[in-house]
Amino acid sequence: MSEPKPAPPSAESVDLRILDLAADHVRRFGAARLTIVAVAREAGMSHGNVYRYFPSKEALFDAVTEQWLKPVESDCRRIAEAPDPAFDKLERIIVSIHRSYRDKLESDAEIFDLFCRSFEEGRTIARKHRTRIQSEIQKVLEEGTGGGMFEIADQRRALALVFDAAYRFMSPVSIRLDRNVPRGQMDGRCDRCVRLMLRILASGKI
Amino acid sequence: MSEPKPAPPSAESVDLRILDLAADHVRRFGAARLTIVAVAREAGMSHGNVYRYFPSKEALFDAVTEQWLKPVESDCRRIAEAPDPAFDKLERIIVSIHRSYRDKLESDAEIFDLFCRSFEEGRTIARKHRTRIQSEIQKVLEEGTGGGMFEIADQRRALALVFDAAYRFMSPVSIRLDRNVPRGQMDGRCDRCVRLMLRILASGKI
DNA sequence: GTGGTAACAAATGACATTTTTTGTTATTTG
DNA sequence: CAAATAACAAAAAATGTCATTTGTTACCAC
Repeated sequence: MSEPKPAPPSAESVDLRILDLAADHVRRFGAARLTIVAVAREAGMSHGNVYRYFPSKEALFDAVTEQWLKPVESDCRRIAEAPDPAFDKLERIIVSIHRSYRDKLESDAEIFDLFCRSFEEGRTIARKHRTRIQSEIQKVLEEGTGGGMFEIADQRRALALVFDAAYRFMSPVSIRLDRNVPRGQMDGRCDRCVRLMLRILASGKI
Repeated sequence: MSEPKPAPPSAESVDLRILDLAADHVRRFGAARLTIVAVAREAGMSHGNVYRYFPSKEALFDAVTEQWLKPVESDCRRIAEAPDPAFDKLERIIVSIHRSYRDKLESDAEIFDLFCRSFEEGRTIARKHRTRIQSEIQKVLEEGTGGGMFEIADQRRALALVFDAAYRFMSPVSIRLDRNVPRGQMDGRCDRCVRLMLRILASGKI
């Protein structure tokens, strides 16, 4: 009874603390078994207060997903904005996404599931993520076209081609379906598939 | 009370009749709401008798799925065995699969769902279907390599590339995810993506 | 006014009970 | 003996009840 308030005066802001606890809960027990009441209890507050930070359970799930998605997106952006040839950047972006997804699938299956669900249901958070990645790829594509590195007549079609040809390696649902294929094999196939697609982009006739 | 036995002396054999009734049930109410008892009732027999033809409900579902899968596979085989250039045959096979899947998704979503589930769960029936398609594609690939139409050093890798690059258009789960994208658009993207992949196969460096 | 609690109706989940379904086997029918 | 039924145990699903959770709001303290 020496500590009626076990919650330390954490340096993080309250919403981040809730987010962390929720993520941990999902990691350990899965999304299905998470309740706002339990998270509030762990955070040492009334459950009603949690709603001051997250308007609903779904919003909390979205925030947990988003928190993981952010580094994936910033990796993309960093690669896209680096002063490297567009050709290399495009390859790096796609491979980076594939690696990030697969990492999460293996290290945090439950949270990856959350992301997949969001994706399958066409939730806003998943759509926005997709849009942000798309816009980074588009930038690199345009940059490469301007620099004469890519021979692209129709930007829209080229963008679609990138997503179509690399779909197996960029779609969370696909990656989850391949969870039993050894990782090394999928990585190799991703590399080869992307490299060939890039060759198409480089050598025109899109 | 004039017809205590409404079941006509159908020309089909009993197992086909059961299969048809089951498929119809799935079509109308979805797989979740199908019961062996209900199918037996519709077939005008005791439910125990259905087990003489199908050892379990799953087996019945598999049979329903398989019945639809057969024409897809025989289309593939017919294309593969035709006396046409390997290049064209490969294109036709992939496009044909994509069209068949998408047709089924639109005309018979519930049965397509059955197939997707089988696929996601890695059931034998789905794996065999995949293997059969794979072997047809492999044949065409080998034929094209022998005839000098494709420049392929590593058959295994080439086969993987075909499946990877066309994944979005050959995986039932992916196709279902794209159900809201207009069909015409997906068809066009499939055609272009496949055509570009074929160009890679033709112009070597795999 | 930021960070919190208390109280509350509506929605959800958990649980015991009953009914249906599944799958097997012994028995009947023709 | 081939084809079907009837009877049955085990598993699964539906039902109804009751506790918990959700989402809101009004209110308190600093």
